Amino acid sequence: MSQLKNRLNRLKKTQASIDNKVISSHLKGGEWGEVGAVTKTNAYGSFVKREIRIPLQEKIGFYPLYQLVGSAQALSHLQSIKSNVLHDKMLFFDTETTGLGIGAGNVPFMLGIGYYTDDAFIVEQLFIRNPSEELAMLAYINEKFQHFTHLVSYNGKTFDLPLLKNRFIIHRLTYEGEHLEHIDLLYPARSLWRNSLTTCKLSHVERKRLGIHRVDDVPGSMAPTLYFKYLIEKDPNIVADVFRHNKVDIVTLAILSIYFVSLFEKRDVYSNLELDELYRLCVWFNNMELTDLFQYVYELLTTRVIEEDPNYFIPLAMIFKKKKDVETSVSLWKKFIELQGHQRIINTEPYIELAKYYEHRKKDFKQAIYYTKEAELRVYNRISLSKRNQKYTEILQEIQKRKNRLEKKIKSRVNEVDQNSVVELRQVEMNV
DNA sequence: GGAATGGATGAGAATGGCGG
DNA sequence: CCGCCATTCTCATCCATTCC
Repeated sequence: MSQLKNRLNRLKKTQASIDNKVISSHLKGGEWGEVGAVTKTNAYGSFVKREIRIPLQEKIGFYPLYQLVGSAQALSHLQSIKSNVLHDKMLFFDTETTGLGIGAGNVPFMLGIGYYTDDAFIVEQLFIRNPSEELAMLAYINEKFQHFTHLVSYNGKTFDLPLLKNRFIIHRLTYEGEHLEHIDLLYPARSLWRNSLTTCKLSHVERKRLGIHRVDDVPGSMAPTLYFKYLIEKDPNIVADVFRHNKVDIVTLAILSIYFVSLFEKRDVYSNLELDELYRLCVWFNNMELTDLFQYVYELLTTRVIEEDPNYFIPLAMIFKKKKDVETSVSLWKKFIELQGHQRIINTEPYIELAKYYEHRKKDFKQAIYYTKEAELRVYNRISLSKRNQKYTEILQEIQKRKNRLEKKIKSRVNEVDQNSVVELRQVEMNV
Protein backbone atom coordinates (compact mmCIF):
# COMPACT_ATOMS: atom_id res chain seq x y z
CA MET A 1 0.00 0.00 0.00
CA SER A 2 2.72 2.43 0.97
CA GLN A 3 4.51 1.30 -2.14
CA LEU A 4 1.52 2.34 -4.18
CA LYS A 5 1.33 5.61 -2.31
CA ASN A 6 4.98 6.29 -3.04
CA ARG A 7 4.43 5.55 -6.66
CA LEU A 8 1.45 7.87 -6.80
CA ASN A 9 3.38 10.62 -5.08
CA ARG A 10 6.23 10.22 -7.49
CA LEU A 11 3.84 10.46 -10.42
CA LYS A 12 2.14 13.42 -8.87
CA LYS A 13 5.46 15.19 -8.52
CA THR A 14 6.52 14.67 -12.13
CA GLN A 15 3.12 15.84 -13.27
CA ALA A 16 3.31 18.93 -11.10
CA SER A 17 6.71 19.79 -12.43
CA ILE A 18 5.38 19.60 -15.95
CA ASP A 19 2.40 21.71 -15.10
CA ASN A 20 4.54 24.30 -13.43
CA LYS A 21 6.46 24.68 -16.64
CA VAL A 22 9.71 23.48 -15.19
CA ILE A 23 10.27 22.20 -18.67
CA SER A 24 13.28 24.41 -18.84
CA SER A 25 14.89 25.78 -21.91
CA HIS A 26 18.43 24.73 -21.03
CA LEU A 27 17.42 21.18 -21.94
CA LYS A 28 17.69 21.78 -25.64
CA GLY A 29 14.59 20.75 -27.58
CA GLY A 30 13.88 17.36 -29.03
CA GLU A 31 13.50 15.12 -26.01
CA TRP A 32 9.91 14.01 -25.37
CA GLY A 33 10.77 13.01 -21.84
CA GLU A 34 10.82 16.68 -21.04
CA VAL A 35 7.07 16.88 -21.43
CA GLY A 36 6.60 13.53 -19.71
CA ALA A 37 5.82 11.68 -22.90
CA VAL A 38 7.18 8.53 -24.50
CA THR A 39 7.25 7.12 -28.00
CA LYS A 40 4.65 4.46 -28.57
CA THR A 41 4.93 1.93 -31.39
CA ASN A 42 2.34 -0.44 -32.82
CA ALA A 43 1.78 -2.39 -36.04
CA TYR A 44 1.00 0.83 -37.91
CA GLY A 45 3.99 2.85 -36.80
CA SER A 46 4.84 5.23 -33.97
CA PHE A 47 3.47 8.32 -32.23
CA VAL A 48 4.01 10.10 -28.94
CA LYS A 49 2.01 9.32 -25.85
CA ARG A 50 1.84 11.12 -22.55
CA GLU A 51 0.08 9.45 -19.65
CA ILE A 52 -0.91 11.16 -16.42
CA ARG A 53 -2.37 9.44 -13.36
CA ILE A 54 -4.41 11.62 -11.08
CA PRO A 55 -5.37 10.15 -7.68
CA LEU A 56 -9.13 9.98 -7.24
CA GLN A 57 -9.03 11.93 -3.99
CA GLU A 58 -7.54 14.91 -5.79
CA LYS A 59 -9.84 17.89 -5.77
CA ILE A 60 -10.10 19.76 -9.07
CA GLY A 61 -11.80 23.05 -8.40
CA PHE A 62 -14.74 22.39 -6.07
CA TYR A 63 -15.00 18.65 -6.60
CA PRO A 64 -12.83 15.58 -5.99
CA LEU A 65 -12.59 13.12 -8.86
CA TYR A 66 -13.93 10.15 -6.89
CA GLN A 67 -17.41 11.71 -6.76
CA LEU A 68 -18.32 10.13 -10.07
CA VAL A 69 -17.56 6.64 -8.76
CA GLY A 70 -20.78 4.69 -8.54
CA SER A 71 -23.03 7.60 -9.43
CA ALA A 72 -22.64 8.13 -13.15
CA GLN A 73 -26.01 6.62 -14.03
CA ALA A 74 -27.85 9.93 -13.61
CA LEU A 75 -26.04 11.23 -16.68
CA SER A 76 -28.32 9.09 -18.80
CA HIS A 77 -31.05 11.71 -18.27
CA LEU A 78 -28.99 14.39 -20.01
CA GLN A 79 -29.30 12.85 -23.43
CA SER A 80 -31.44 9.94 -24.51
CA ILE A 81 -28.94 7.40 -23.26
CA LYS A 82 -30.27 3.87 -23.22
CA SER A 83 -27.53 1.72 -21.70
CA ASN A 84 -26.20 1.83 -18.13
CA VAL A 85 -23.65 4.52 -17.47
CA LEU A 86 -20.73 3.33 -15.34
CA HIS A 87 -17.94 5.69 -14.39
CA ASP A 88 -15.21 3.26 -15.45
CA LYS A 89 -16.83 2.63 -18.83
CA MET A 90 -16.81 6.27 -19.84
CA LEU A 91 -14.20 7.64 -22.21
CA PHE A 92 -13.69 11.38 -21.89
CA PHE A 93 -12.54 12.75 -25.17
CA ASP A 94 -11.11 15.97 -26.64
CA THR A 95 -8.97 16.68 -29.68
CA GLU A 96 -6.59 19.42 -30.73
CA THR A 97 -6.60 20.06 -34.46
CA THR A 98 -5.02 22.22 -37.11
CA GLY A 99 -8.22 24.16 -37.71
CA LEU A 100 -11.97 24.37 -37.22
CA GLY A 101 -13.47 22.80 -40.34
CA ILE A 102 -14.28 19.12 -40.52
CA GLY A 103 -13.12 18.81 -44.12
CA ALA A 104 -10.08 16.87 -45.28
CA GLY A 105 -7.67 19.73 -44.61
CA ASN A 106 -8.18 19.64 -40.87
CA VAL A 107 -5.93 17.19 -39.03
CA PRO A 108 -6.26 16.16 -35.40
CA PHE A 109 -2.67 16.24 -34.16
CA MET A 110 -3.53 15.42 -30.58
CA LEU A 111 -6.15 13.07 -29.16
CA GLY A 112 -6.78 13.47 -25.46
CA ILE A 113 -8.69 10.76 -23.61
CA GLY A 114 -9.47 10.23 -19.95
CA TYR A 115 -10.92 7.33 -18.00
CA TYR A 116 -11.33 5.93 -14.52
CA THR A 117 -9.42 2.97 -13.16
CA ASP A 118 -9.73 1.53 -9.65
CA ASP A 119 -7.30 3.94 -8.07
CA ALA A 120 -6.85 6.83 -10.47
CA PHE A 121 -8.14 8.98 -13.25
CA ILE A 122 -5.92 8.46 -16.26
CA VAL A 123 -5.33 11.04 -18.93
CA GLU A 124 -3.70 9.77 -22.11
CA GLN A 125 -2.58 12.25 -24.73
CA LEU A 126 -1.67 10.97 -28.16
CA PHE A 127 0.40 13.28 -30.32
CA ILE A 128 1.77 12.95 -33.83
CA ARG A 129 5.14 14.42 -34.72
CA ASN A 130 4.19 14.51 -38.40
CA PRO A 131 1.24 13.48 -40.60
CA SER A 132 2.67 10.02 -41.25
CA GLU A 133 2.13 9.10 -37.60
CA GLU A 134 -1.62 9.70 -37.72
CA LEU A 135 -2.49 6.17 -38.79
CA ALA A 136 -0.73 4.60 -35.81
CA MET A 137 -2.47 7.02 -33.45
CA LEU A 138 -5.89 6.27 -34.94
CA ALA A 139 -5.28 2.53 -34.68
CA TYR A 140 -4.34 2.97 -31.04
CA ILE A 141 -7.52 4.86 -30.10
CA ASN A 142 -9.59 2.42 -32.14
CA GLU A 143 -8.42 -0.36 -29.86
CA LYS A 144 -9.16 1.81 -26.78
CA PHE A 145 -12.79 2.21 -27.83
CA GLN A 146 -13.36 -1.47 -27.20
CA HIS A 147 -13.04 -1.05 -23.45
CA PHE A 148 -15.74 1.59 -23.05
CA THR A 149 -19.46 2.04 -23.52
CA HIS A 150 -19.85 5.84 -23.45
CA LEU A 151 -18.06 8.76 -24.98
CA VAL A 152 -18.08 12.08 -23.12
CA SER A 153 -17.18 15.30 -24.90
CA TYR A 154 -17.94 19.00 -25.24
CA ASN A 155 -19.42 19.73 -28.65
CA GLY A 156 -17.86 16.45 -29.76
CA LYS A 157 -21.03 15.44 -31.58
CA THR A 158 -20.53 18.18 -34.10
CA PHE A 159 -16.79 18.72 -34.03
CA ASP A 160 -14.44 16.07 -32.66
CA LEU A 161 -16.26 12.91 -33.63
CA PRO A 162 -17.23 13.73 -37.24
CA LEU A 163 -13.68 14.93 -37.76
CA LEU A 164 -12.23 11.74 -36.31
CA LYS A 165 -14.52 9.58 -38.40
CA ASN A 166 -13.33 11.44 -41.48
CA ARG A 167 -9.75 10.62 -40.58
CA PHE A 168 -10.63 6.94 -40.29
CA ILE A 169 -12.12 7.03 -43.76
CA ILE A 170 -9.12 8.84 -45.23
CA HIS A 171 -6.79 6.22 -43.71
CA ARG A 172 -9.07 3.35 -44.77
CA LEU A 173 -9.53 2.20 -41.21
CA THR A 174 -12.88 0.98 -39.94
CA TYR A 175 -14.07 3.06 -37.04
CA GLU A 176 -14.58 0.68 -34.13
CA GLY A 177 -16.52 3.03 -31.89
CA GLU A 178 -20.03 2.63 -33.28
CA HIS A 179 -21.16 0.92 -30.10
CA LEU A 180 -20.32 4.00 -28.00
CA GLU A 181 -23.21 6.15 -26.82
CA HIS A 182 -22.23 9.79 -26.90
CA ILE A 183 -22.85 12.17 -24.02
CA ASP A 184 -22.15 15.68 -25.28
CA LEU A 185 -22.03 17.98 -22.26
CA LEU A 186 -22.38 21.16 -24.30
CA TYR A 187 -26.14 20.80 -24.63
CA PRO A 188 -27.05 20.28 -20.99
CA ALA A 189 -24.61 23.06 -20.10
CA ARG A 190 -26.36 25.42 -22.46
CA SER A 191 -29.84 24.51 -21.37
CA LEU A 192 -28.85 25.08 -17.74
CA TRP A 193 -26.77 28.22 -18.10
CA ARG A 194 -27.97 29.93 -21.28
CA ASN A 195 -29.25 32.88 -19.26
CA SER A 196 -26.99 32.92 -16.22
CA LEU A 197 -23.64 32.74 -18.02
CA THR A 198 -22.53 35.18 -20.70
CA THR A 199 -21.13 32.30 -22.73
CA CYS A 200 -21.21 28.52 -22.35
CA LYS A 201 -17.68 27.90 -23.58
CA LEU A 202 -16.07 25.13 -21.58
CA SER A 203 -13.37 27.37 -20.11
CA HIS A 204 -15.98 29.86 -18.89
CA VAL A 205 -18.25 27.20 -17.46
CA GLU A 206 -15.42 25.59 -15.54
CA ARG A 207 -14.26 28.88 -14.05
CA LYS A 208 -17.70 30.15 -13.07
CA ARG A 209 -19.33 26.94 -11.97
CA LEU A 210 -16.65 24.36 -11.20
CA GLY A 211 -14.06 26.58 -9.50
CA ILE A 212 -11.34 25.58 -11.94
CA HIS A 213 -8.96 28.43 -12.69
CA ARG A 214 -6.43 27.83 -15.43
CA VAL A 215 -3.16 29.67 -15.16
CA ASP A 216 -1.36 30.72 -18.33
CA ASP A 217 -3.73 28.70 -20.45
CA VAL A 218 -3.27 28.91 -24.19
CA PRO A 219 -6.66 29.21 -25.86
CA GLY A 220 -7.65 26.40 -28.22
CA SER A 221 -7.46 28.85 -31.09
CA MET A 222 -3.68 29.04 -30.57
CA ALA A 223 -3.24 25.29 -31.02
CA PRO A 224 -2.89 25.29 -34.84
CA THR A 225 -0.25 28.03 -34.78
CA LEU A 226 1.77 26.29 -32.09
CA TYR A 227 1.58 22.98 -33.90
CA PHE A 228 2.80 24.48 -37.17
CA LYS A 229 5.64 26.10 -35.30
CA TYR A 230 6.46 22.73 -33.80
CA LEU A 231 6.48 21.09 -37.24
CA ILE A 232 9.15 23.55 -38.35
CA GLU A 233 11.31 23.71 -35.24
CA LYS A 234 10.69 20.22 -33.85
CA ASP A 235 10.97 21.42 -30.26
CA PRO A 236 8.47 19.62 -27.96
CA ASN A 237 8.48 22.56 -25.56
CA ILE A 238 6.57 24.53 -28.16
CA VAL A 239 3.54 22.28 -27.71
CA ALA A 240 3.95 21.76 -23.94
CA ASP A 241 1.21 24.33 -23.33
CA VAL A 242 -1.11 22.53 -25.73
CA PHE A 243 -0.60 19.32 -23.75
CA ARG A 244 -1.44 21.18 -20.58
CA HIS A 245 -4.51 22.82 -22.08
CA ASN A 246 -5.79 19.54 -23.44
CA LYS A 247 -5.24 17.80 -20.10
CA VAL A 248 -7.34 20.40 -18.28
CA ASP A 249 -10.07 20.00 -20.90
CA ILE A 250 -10.22 16.27 -20.25
CA VAL A 251 -10.26 16.63 -16.48
CA THR A 252 -12.91 19.33 -16.73
CA LEU A 253 -15.15 16.92 -18.63
CA ALA A 254 -15.03 14.56 -15.66
CA ILE A 255 -15.64 17.34 -13.14
CA LEU A 256 -18.51 18.73 -15.19
CA SER A 257 -20.04 15.26 -15.23
CA ILE A 258 -19.71 15.21 -11.45
CA TYR A 259 -21.41 18.57 -11.22
CA PHE A 260 -24.36 17.42 -13.32
CA VAL A 261 -24.70 14.22 -11.34
CA SER A 262 -24.75 16.20 -8.10
CA LEU A 263 -27.81 18.06 -9.35
CA PHE A 264 -29.68 14.77 -9.41
CA GLU A 265 -28.72 13.48 -6.00
CA LYS A 266 -27.44 16.24 -3.75
CA ARG A 267 -30.45 18.32 -3.03
CA ASP A 268 -28.48 20.58 -0.70
CA VAL A 269 -26.58 22.08 -3.65
CA TYR A 270 -29.76 23.79 -4.82
CA SER A 271 -29.48 26.56 -2.26
CA ASN A 272 -26.26 27.76 -3.92
CA LEU A 273 -27.86 28.11 -7.32
CA GLU A 274 -28.84 31.36 -8.95
CA LEU A 275 -32.55 31.82 -9.42
CA ASP A 276 -32.41 31.27 -13.16
CA GLU A 277 -30.37 28.09 -12.75
CA LEU A 278 -32.95 26.75 -10.34
CA TYR A 279 -35.67 27.58 -12.84
CA ARG A 280 -33.82 25.84 -15.68
CA LEU A 281 -33.32 22.84 -13.41
CA CYS A 282 -37.04 22.79 -12.81
CA VAL A 283 -37.57 22.69 -16.58
CA TRP A 284 -35.00 19.88 -16.83
CA PHE A 285 -36.76 17.66 -14.33
CA ASN A 286 -40.13 18.37 -15.88
CA ASN A 287 -38.89 17.38 -19.34
CA MET A 288 -37.10 14.34 -17.93
CA GLU A 289 -40.32 13.37 -16.18
CA LEU A 290 -38.55 13.04 -12.83
CA THR A 291 -41.62 13.96 -10.78
CA ASP A 292 -40.06 13.86 -7.33
CA LEU A 293 -37.14 16.07 -8.26
CA PHE A 294 -39.43 18.38 -10.20
CA GLN A 295 -41.76 18.79 -7.24
CA TYR A 296 -38.89 19.42 -4.85
CA VAL A 297 -37.20 22.03 -7.04
CA TYR A 298 -40.54 23.61 -7.93
CA GLU A 299 -41.41 24.23 -4.30
CA LEU A 300 -37.96 25.61 -3.58
CA LEU A 301 -38.26 27.80 -6.63
CA THR A 302 -41.64 29.31 -5.80
CA THR A 303 -40.52 30.49 -2.37
CA ARG A 304 -37.50 32.17 -3.92
CA VAL A 305 -39.45 33.57 -6.85
CA ILE A 306 -41.79 35.43 -4.47
CA GLU A 307 -38.85 37.26 -2.93
CA GLU A 308 -36.51 37.62 -5.87
CA ASP A 309 -38.45 37.85 -9.12
CA PRO A 310 -42.18 37.08 -9.48
CA ASN A 311 -41.80 37.22 -13.28
CA TYR A 312 -40.78 33.56 -13.13
CA PHE A 313 -44.39 32.72 -12.24
CA ILE A 314 -45.31 33.30 -15.88
CA PRO A 315 -43.15 30.61 -17.56
CA LEU A 316 -43.89 28.32 -14.61
CA ALA A 317 -47.61 28.76 -15.21
CA MET A 318 -47.09 27.84 -18.86
CA ILE A 319 -45.34 24.63 -17.80
CA PHE A 320 -48.40 23.59 -15.84
CA LYS A 321 -50.70 24.64 -18.65
CA LYS A 322 -48.81 22.28 -20.96
CA LYS A 323 -49.09 19.57 -18.34
CA LYS A 324 -52.86 20.16 -18.47
CA ASP A 325 -52.87 21.29 -14.86
CA VAL A 326 -54.53 24.62 -15.58
CA GLU A 327 -55.74 25.10 -12.02
CA THR A 328 -52.13 25.42 -10.87
CA SER A 329 -51.45 27.81 -13.74
CA VAL A 330 -54.38 29.95 -12.61
CA SER A 331 -53.05 30.13 -9.07
CA LEU A 332 -49.62 31.17 -10.38
CA TRP A 333 -51.05 33.87 -12.64
CA LYS A 334 -53.05 35.20 -9.72
CA LYS A 335 -50.04 35.06 -7.44
CA PHE A 336 -48.11 37.07 -9.99
CA ILE A 337 -50.81 39.73 -10.17
CA GLU A 338 -51.07 39.84 -6.40
CA LEU A 339 -47.34 40.54 -6.16
CA GLN A 340 -46.78 42.68 -9.23
CA GLY A 341 -50.18 44.16 -10.02
CA HIS A 342 -49.28 47.54 -8.59
CA GLN A 343 -46.28 48.02 -10.90
CA ARG A 344 -46.59 50.55 -13.67
CA ILE A 345 -44.78 48.37 -16.16
CA ILE A 346 -45.92 44.82 -16.08
CA ASN A 347 -46.29 41.81 -18.33
CA THR A 348 -49.94 41.50 -19.36
CA GLU A 349 -49.69 37.83 -20.26
CA PRO A 350 -51.18 36.57 -16.95
CA TYR A 351 -54.22 38.88 -17.37
CA ILE A 352 -54.84 37.59 -20.88
CA GLU A 353 -54.35 33.98 -19.85
CA LEU A 354 -56.81 34.41 -17.00
CA ALA A 355 -59.27 36.04 -19.38
CA LYS A 356 -58.99 33.02 -21.70
CA TYR A 357 -59.40 30.67 -18.79
CA TYR A 358 -62.58 32.31 -17.54
CA GLU A 359 -64.07 32.77 -21.01
CA HIS A 360 -63.39 29.32 -22.43
CA ARG A 361 -63.16 26.97 -19.51
CA LYS A 362 -65.32 28.51 -16.80
CA LYS A 363 -67.72 30.47 -19.03
CA ASP A 364 -67.49 33.18 -16.43
CA PHE A 365 -67.59 36.14 -18.79
CA LYS A 366 -67.68 38.69 -16.01
CA GLN A 367 -64.38 37.46 -14.60
CA ALA A 368 -63.01 37.22 -18.13
CA ILE A 369 -63.91 40.82 -18.91
CA TYR A 370 -62.51 41.95 -15.58
CA TYR A 371 -59.06 40.58 -16.42
CA THR A 372 -59.31 41.90 -19.97
CA LYS A 373 -59.99 45.39 -18.68
CA GLU A 374 -57.10 45.08 -16.24
CA ALA A 375 -54.83 44.13 -19.13
CA GLU A 376 -56.12 47.07 -21.16
CA LEU A 377 -55.26 49.42 -18.33
CA ARG A 378 -51.66 48.18 -18.10
CA VAL A 379 -51.15 48.54 -21.83
CA TYR A 380 -52.46 52.09 -21.66
CA ASN A 381 -49.77 52.78 -19.08
CA ARG A 382 -47.18 51.38 -21.42
CA ILE A 383 -48.28 53.42 -24.40
CA SER A 384 -48.30 56.63 -22.43
CA LEU A 385 -44.77 55.84 -21.32
CA SER A 386 -43.15 55.03 -24.62
CA LYS A 387 -42.99 56.83 -27.93
CA ARG A 388 -42.35 53.69 -29.92
CA ASN A 389 -45.64 52.01 -29.23
CA GLN A 390 -46.34 50.18 -32.49
CA LYS A 391 -46.17 46.83 -30.70
CA TYR A 392 -48.36 47.95 -27.85
CA THR A 393 -51.07 49.45 -30.00
CA GLU A 394 -51.33 46.05 -31.69
CA ILE A 395 -51.64 44.36 -28.32
CA LEU A 396 -54.20 46.94 -27.31
CA GLN A 397 -56.30 46.25 -30.41
CA GLU A 398 -56.24 42.57 -29.59
CA ILE A 399 -57.35 43.25 -26.05
CA GLN A 400 -60.18 45.52 -27.17
CA LYS A 401 -61.36 42.90 -29.62
CA ARG A 402 -61.49 40.45 -26.76
CA LYS A 403 -63.36 42.96 -24.61
CA ASN A 404 -65.96 43.61 -27.32
CA ARG A 405 -66.55 39.92 -27.81
CA LEU A 406 -67.02 39.39 -24.10
CA GLU A 407 -69.42 42.31 -23.84
CA LYS A 408 -71.54 40.80 -26.60
CA LYS A 409 -71.50 37.43 -24.89
CA ILE A 410 -72.62 38.94 -21.62
CA LYS A 411 -75.45 40.77 -23.33
CA SER A 412 -76.70 37.71 -25.15
CA ARG A 413 -76.52 35.69 -21.97
CA VAL A 414 -78.66 38.28 -20.21
CA ASN A 415 -81.22 37.96 -23.04
CA GLU A 416 -81.08 34.22 -22.74
CA VAL A 417 -81.82 34.41 -19.05
CA ASP A 418 -84.73 36.77 -19.78
CA GLN A 419 -86.18 34.40 -22.35
CA ASN A 420 -85.77 31.49 -20.00
CA SER A 421 -87.64 33.33 -17.29
CA VAL A 422 -90.37 34.17 -19.82
CA VAL A 423 -90.65 30.49 -20.70
CA GLU A 424 -90.82 29.64 -17.01
CA LEU A 425 -93.55 32.18 -16.51
CA ARG A 426 -95.59 30.75 -19.40
CA GLN A 427 -95.18 27.29 -17.93
CA VAL A 428 -96.38 28.55 -14.61
CA GLU A 429 -99.40 30.16 -16.30
CA MET A 430 -100.23 26.95 -18.16
CA ASN A 431 -100.03 24.96 -15.00
CA VAL A 432 -102.41 27.35 -13.44
C1' DG B 1 -15.87 27.43 -42.18
C1' DG B 2 -19.41 22.69 -40.98
C1' DA B 3 -23.12 20.81 -38.31
C1' DA B 4 -26.02 19.03 -34.02
C1' DT B 5 -28.96 21.04 -31.01
C1' DG B 6 -32.59 23.51 -28.69
C1' DG B 7 -35.19 27.59 -28.42
C1' DA B 8 -38.03 30.84 -30.74
C1' DT B 9 -41.22 31.90 -34.16
C1' DG B 10 -44.62 30.97 -37.54
C1' DA B 11 -47.85 28.60 -40.62
C1' DG B 12 -51.46 25.38 -41.16
C1' DA B 13 -54.60 21.98 -39.43
C1' DA B 14 -57.69 20.49 -35.91
C1' DT B 15 -60.96 21.56 -32.31
C1' DG B 16 -64.81 23.56 -30.36
C1' DG B 17 -68.21 27.01 -29.26
C1' DC B 18 -71.59 30.02 -31.13
C1' DG B 19 -75.12 32.08 -34.13
C1' DG B 20 -77.91 31.75 -38.20
C1' DC C 1 -75.56 21.86 -41.31
C1' DC C 2 -72.46 25.72 -42.26
C1' DG C 3 -69.53 29.67 -41.58
C1' DC C 4 -66.98 32.35 -38.32
C1' DC C 5 -63.76 33.02 -34.80
C1' DA C 6 -60.36 31.99 -31.12
C1' DT C 7 -57.52 28.74 -29.37
C1' DT C 8 -54.52 24.85 -29.39
C1' DC C 9 -51.66 21.43 -31.36
C1' DT C 10 -48.26 19.96 -34.66
C1' DC C 11 -44.78 20.50 -37.66
C1' DA C 12 -41.50 23.26 -40.25
C1' DT C 13 -38.06 26.65 -40.43
C1' DC C 14 -34.79 29.75 -38.78
C1' DC C 15 -31.16 31.25 -35.74
C1' DA C 16 -27.27 31.35 -32.52
C1' DT C 17 -23.88 28.70 -30.42
C1' DT C 18 -19.69 25.77 -29.86
C1' DC C 19 -15.52 23.05 -31.08
C1' DC C 20 -9.80 24.19 -33.13
